[in-house]
Amino acid sequence: MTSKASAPVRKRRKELRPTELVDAGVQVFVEKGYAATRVEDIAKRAGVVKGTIYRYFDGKEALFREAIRLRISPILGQSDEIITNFKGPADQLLRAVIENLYARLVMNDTRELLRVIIAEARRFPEIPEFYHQVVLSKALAIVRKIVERGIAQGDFDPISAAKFPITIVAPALAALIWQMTFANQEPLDLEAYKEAHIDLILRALKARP
Amino acid sequence: MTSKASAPVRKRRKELRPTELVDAGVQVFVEKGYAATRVEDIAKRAGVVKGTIYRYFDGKEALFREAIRLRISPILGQSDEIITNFKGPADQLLRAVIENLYARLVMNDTRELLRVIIAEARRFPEIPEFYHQVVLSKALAIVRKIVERGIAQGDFDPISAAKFPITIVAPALAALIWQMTFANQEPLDLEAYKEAHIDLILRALKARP
Amino acid sequence: MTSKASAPVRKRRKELRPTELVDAGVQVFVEKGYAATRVEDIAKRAGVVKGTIYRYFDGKEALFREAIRLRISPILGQSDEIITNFKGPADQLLRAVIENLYARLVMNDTRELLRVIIAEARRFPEIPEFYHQVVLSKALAIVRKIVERGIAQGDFDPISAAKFPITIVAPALAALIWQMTFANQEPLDLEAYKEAHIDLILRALKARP
Amino acid sequence: MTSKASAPVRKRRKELRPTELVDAGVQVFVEKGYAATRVEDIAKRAGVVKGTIYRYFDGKEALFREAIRLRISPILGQSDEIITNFKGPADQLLRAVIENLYARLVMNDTRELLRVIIAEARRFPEIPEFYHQVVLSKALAIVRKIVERGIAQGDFDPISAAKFPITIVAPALAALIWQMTFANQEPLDLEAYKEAHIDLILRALKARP
DNA sequence: CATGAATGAGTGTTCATTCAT
DNA sequence: GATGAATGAACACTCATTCAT
Repeated sequence: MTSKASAPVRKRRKELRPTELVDAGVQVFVEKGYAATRVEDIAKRAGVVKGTIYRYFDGKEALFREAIRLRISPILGQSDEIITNFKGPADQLLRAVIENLYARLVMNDTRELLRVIIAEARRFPEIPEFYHQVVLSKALAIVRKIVERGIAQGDFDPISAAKFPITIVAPALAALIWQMTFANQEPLDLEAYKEAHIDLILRALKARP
Repeated sequence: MTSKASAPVRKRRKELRPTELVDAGVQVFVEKGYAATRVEDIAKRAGVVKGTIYRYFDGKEALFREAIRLRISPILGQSDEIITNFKGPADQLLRAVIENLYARLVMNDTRELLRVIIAEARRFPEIPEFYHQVVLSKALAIVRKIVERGIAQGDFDPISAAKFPITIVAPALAALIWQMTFANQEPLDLEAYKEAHIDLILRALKARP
Repeated sequence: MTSKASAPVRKRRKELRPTELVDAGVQVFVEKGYAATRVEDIAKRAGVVKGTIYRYFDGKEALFREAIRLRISPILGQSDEIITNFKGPADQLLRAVIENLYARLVMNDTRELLRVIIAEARRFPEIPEFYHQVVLSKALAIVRKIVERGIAQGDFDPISAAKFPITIVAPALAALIWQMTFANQEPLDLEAYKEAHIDLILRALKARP
Repeated sequence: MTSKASAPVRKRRKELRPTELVDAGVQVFVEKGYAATRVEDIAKRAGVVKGTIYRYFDGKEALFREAIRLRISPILGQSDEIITNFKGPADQLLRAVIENLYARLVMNDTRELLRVIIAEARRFPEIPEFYHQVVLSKALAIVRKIVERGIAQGDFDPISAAKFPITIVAPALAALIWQMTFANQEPLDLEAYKEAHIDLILRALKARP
């Protein structure tokens, strides 16, 4: 009955379907935004037919929610342990963490994910909440811990920014926003930018005699 | 028969009309995003009927473009002259400029404008372009000028971040994004944050013996 | 207050308005058909404003009806008397009448009027009725009278087409339709066509020994 | 709950669907004209909902074009061969062809098709072009061939109308227009009319001693 | 299970008509 | 009397969702 002979099209396992749908979903949602994405676009990109999506998801909204969450979850690895176990000067650790941030958030293709999170924050307030909980609060907690430890160790001065870890990583966030919104007008040299960022932060933090 | 109390229904000045529509437009677009906004919503908020909008704008897209542009244009005042004429230590000037930034961008209600610019950057690429041209490039040029002057005067050290003014203002941008996206989870004390930002930047920049 | 100084725009007499509106109306209706014509098009062509039309006509339909009728009325002149008074061979008279037909209907710019009469016959059945009454029945009556007189005088044979004057003038009607519908594909040489028409008819009618 | 009696609502063959829509389309378009036809009218007549039409056609215009073309195509059969193979006096053949014309164009219900072709010639100029190419030019070529052959055989005199086959068939076209536009005022006895037409033409053509 | 034809509510846009100035 | 801003009903078209096969 099935016409396409040995093409891998038909042999997908049913358990795999949702992953493909989620992947296709994130891609299109990130490209066009929630409202401008048609369910059929996602279906086409996943190589299935519109109706199929409704076998696995309750609808467009449900697919959106699940797709975004699934993409957010693995962003941060198990950075925590690395940090906890690290013994050494705080500036080296902070540098490593910031570089990790650029690698995972800014120079990565999940960068565009933030666009959709920002764009749809009003309609889907649970998504920024989830992103905060799973990515941001953890990343910021790590930064805070490092800075505090650095201060305790005497590596860093106890500056007020220590209470606002966002200020420490802000240049990375700014680069992220910039690249996805204004890169056409004035693209950043991300490598040099990153170094400038780290240098700026360490100069501000490092303890002075 | 006439239900609406004292509304001067038909006699509103035609010169005022476009402004009213643009105002209503920005409000709703910023609230819901481009696609989720119905022309009728805008009309309702402006107190007219749907059809009226089409007397003044070629359609939803045109209204969006014009509304956003009109809101972007006046964001920056004539900050330039202030800076040029300022005689004094660079750190005081930089502090003033950053505080200005918070007042104009972060603590202001045009803050939410950036959401829609980010969200619709793909569909309306001219809008980030315009925002860059009218707001960002100017603001960053000012920052760059101050930093360079500070270095020339010996107030600041010639750090690499001088080539990336974005890093200098990044905490403000980060605060902006944060407030409009994650304020529900973890709101910022903007005043303290601003001080931490300025302190951080000045510590990094200030010349050391 | 009136800005345009001596332009003849403002000095139109009110009695003249309707004529201008009717003229503009027929032009646009004939060009685009009833439904595709916007009242504003007519107003623009007449050099007035949309609302003005409603001072003189009850609406688009009323304007259409009156405009078409006013254009139909003068199509036929006082051909009747000419015919009644004509003394001479029937073939000369018939030739004269057919030539008149071409001059008044086919080669004239009121030719396009028939398009709109045909097109809107269902929606405005009184218009073909009026056209029939004012133009066609009279024209056909004249043809019939001439043919009958020719038969009575022995100039023509009593052929069956004498009972269907339409057949006598049909080539003119066919030319009219053709020119307004298929001229782009295969335009007619109307002068030669007319001669062929007259020759055909007279050969069929002329009495044979 | 289900109100419609035995309607096999969802299971209609997809191959049949376009034909049904086209049929419904021609009916309504011919009845009301292009602009006055609502897509919903067509849908209703076809027994589907509005949206369904857009699965098969790009829109109202596309449906119109395709519907009209599909109705025009089969109007002329394979009349050509009949004529080519006919051996006999030209007048008999011409009579047969003219009778065929009445049967196919004038007395048929596709007669009303011409109304819409004439009415919308300006907006859809390709349609008269198509009608000319598929129906008229062929029909006229046949008539011309017969007349020329008749002249060559000595059956007909070489009259000038031989160069304008339209004049030969014009009474049929006139009858068509008449019936669809003025039948209410003065209906034609089409059978007698047809005989008068044929008689007229043959009298004009037949060779005289 | 997958399909894709069909549905129908919803939205952008047009335009005849009205009416305060 | 003329204007043109405003109205609101109507219509083309879209698309999330359903469901018979």
